Amino acid sequence: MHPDVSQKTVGRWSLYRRLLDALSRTEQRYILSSDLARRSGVTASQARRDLMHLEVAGGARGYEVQALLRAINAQLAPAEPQAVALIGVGNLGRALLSYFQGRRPTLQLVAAFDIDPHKIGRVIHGCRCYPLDELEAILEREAARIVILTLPGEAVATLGPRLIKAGIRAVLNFAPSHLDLPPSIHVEDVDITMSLEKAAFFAATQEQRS
Amino acid sequence: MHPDVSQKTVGRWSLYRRLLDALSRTEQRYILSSDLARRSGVTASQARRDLMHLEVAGGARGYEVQALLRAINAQLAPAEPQAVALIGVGNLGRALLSYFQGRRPTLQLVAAFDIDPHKIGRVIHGCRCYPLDELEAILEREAARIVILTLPGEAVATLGPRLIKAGIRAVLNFAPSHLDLPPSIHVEDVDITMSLEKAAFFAATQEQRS
DNA sequence: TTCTCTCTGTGATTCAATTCACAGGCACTG
DNA sequence: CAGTGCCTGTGAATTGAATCACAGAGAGAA
Ligand SMILES: NC(=O)c1ccc[n+]([C@@H]2O[C@H](COP(=O)([O-])OP(=O)(O)OC[C@H]3O[C@@H](n4cnc5c(N)ncnc54)[C@H](O)[C@@H]3O)[C@@H](O)[C@H]2O)c1
Ligand SMILES: NC(=O)c1ccc[n+]([C@@H]2O[C@H](COP(=O)([O-])OP(=O)(O)OC[C@H]3O[C@@H](n4cnc5c(N)ncnc54)[C@H](O)[C@@H]3O)[C@@H](O)[C@H]2O)c1
Repeated sequence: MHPDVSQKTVGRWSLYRRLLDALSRTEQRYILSSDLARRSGVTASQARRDLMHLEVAGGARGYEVQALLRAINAQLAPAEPQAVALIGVGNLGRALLSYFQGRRPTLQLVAAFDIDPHKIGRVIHGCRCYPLDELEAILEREAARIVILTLPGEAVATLGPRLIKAGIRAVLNFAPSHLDLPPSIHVEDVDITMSLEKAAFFAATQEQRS
Repeated sequence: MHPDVSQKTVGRWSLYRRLLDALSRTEQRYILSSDLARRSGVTASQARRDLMHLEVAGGARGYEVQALLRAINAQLAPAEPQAVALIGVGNLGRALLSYFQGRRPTLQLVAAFDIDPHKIGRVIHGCRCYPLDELEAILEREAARIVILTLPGEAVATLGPRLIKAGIRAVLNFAPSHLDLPPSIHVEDVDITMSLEKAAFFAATQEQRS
């Protein structure tokens, strides 16, 4: 695979895929980089750069939608489905469970974990909730290499070493705590509070910014 | 105010504030840039650069926690509270309402909007839900300049012009659709699906990356 | 077929953000 | 009250990403 693809490019592939997916259910057979770009909110040359890394040739009518979609899927979705686990079945965790359950066939939410006895043992949005103690055992059994963290920030700190031992490869972290993991594990932080505060900051300073 | 503060820096201020806030409730009076950095997952020189823009002098024992906290608050939290509205009271919207209700006194969730008759009129996590038709009227009444979008992607497209008319200054958008707004309105996109797909991509490529 | 027009693919360039590296200063030590 | 060591503040250098700009190619017109 291409070793020289930037993280940002991977993110935009996901974006393009969403559009192409919608397009592929319409009559439209071709799409111009400039269209794709405008509809994704990026510049045309950036879109072309991103598509460059996929080995799809565009022509004078643009890119063939199906071919692009296949190429991006080949990058983003590996041949066999990936198992995902979620830790912390609170308000946010449940929203995610409900949203992702069955939406992406290549990303399967196979297990949830919590410490709350009321939640343990229940099946929430089609996903069984286990006690946190069984984390390692069940991650191994389900071959889950990706975890979503939606538990309180304080609780996250102690989790690092356990995730390493369990052989986790990537983490999607919603908790506002820095996870100290080796660089071989990819950490994607989604800090909603920070995003809202950024929005508030720029709302307050009347000057326009990009 | 400083016109030359990068968006990324603003984001990290929010991060530092969270740590300082916790510290300010302990005995610790001073903090080193290197500590702050390690605990936020950034480098020490980056932290120093970010703090440079605040006008707080650090000494040989580091920075005074209270002084830093005050300086960051002065930047992030304007004198009077900012009103925030939320559109789309679904699973994610409710999680956000519950989380932010009363957490930041300077950010008040004053109104929610939906088109579902079952939700309209109810008070959800302390926030009244109005019909979407009344959007402009109520945003004006409450002087809300910030909106959170947690409605389906297709519905977002039609919303742009209404947000402009309503005098919105910043948007926190969870829907996977590009919002085309003038640059005077700050748009903060939080694309959870994209983040998960990025995580999955890097989990699948065994090579280690930062 | 030939001519023209527009779009892609990409080297070169610009722009932004991060890191380096060190001068200057404060705190602690003896 | 020097002397030492670590920490800050910040220009300079570096890295990385986005943009520019243009050569080359395919599509359609006549
Ligand atoms: N909900 C939001 O809108 C929102 C916004 C910003 C940030 N966050 C962050 O996302 C995380 C989750 O938020 P939430 O609103 O869902 O919280 P929540 O309180 O609703 O849920 C937290 C869940 O984690 C469980 N839990 C607590 N300690 C645990 C542990 N050690 N191991 C496993 N499970 C444990 C709790 O039992 C609960 O079910 C928090 O870190 C929060 O700061 C959430
Ligand atoms: N929940 C998640 O975990 C998650 C993950 C990724 C992306 N998202 C995105 O976040 C958004 C919300 O997700 P959700 O899970 O809360 O969805 P949801 O279906 O639970 O809620 C959507 C809400 O929006 C309301 N709505 C629909 N059309 C509307 C309109 N025109 N005006 C106002 N309200 C309208 C619906 O009545 C419903 O209450 C979606 O765009 C989704 O793609 C959510």
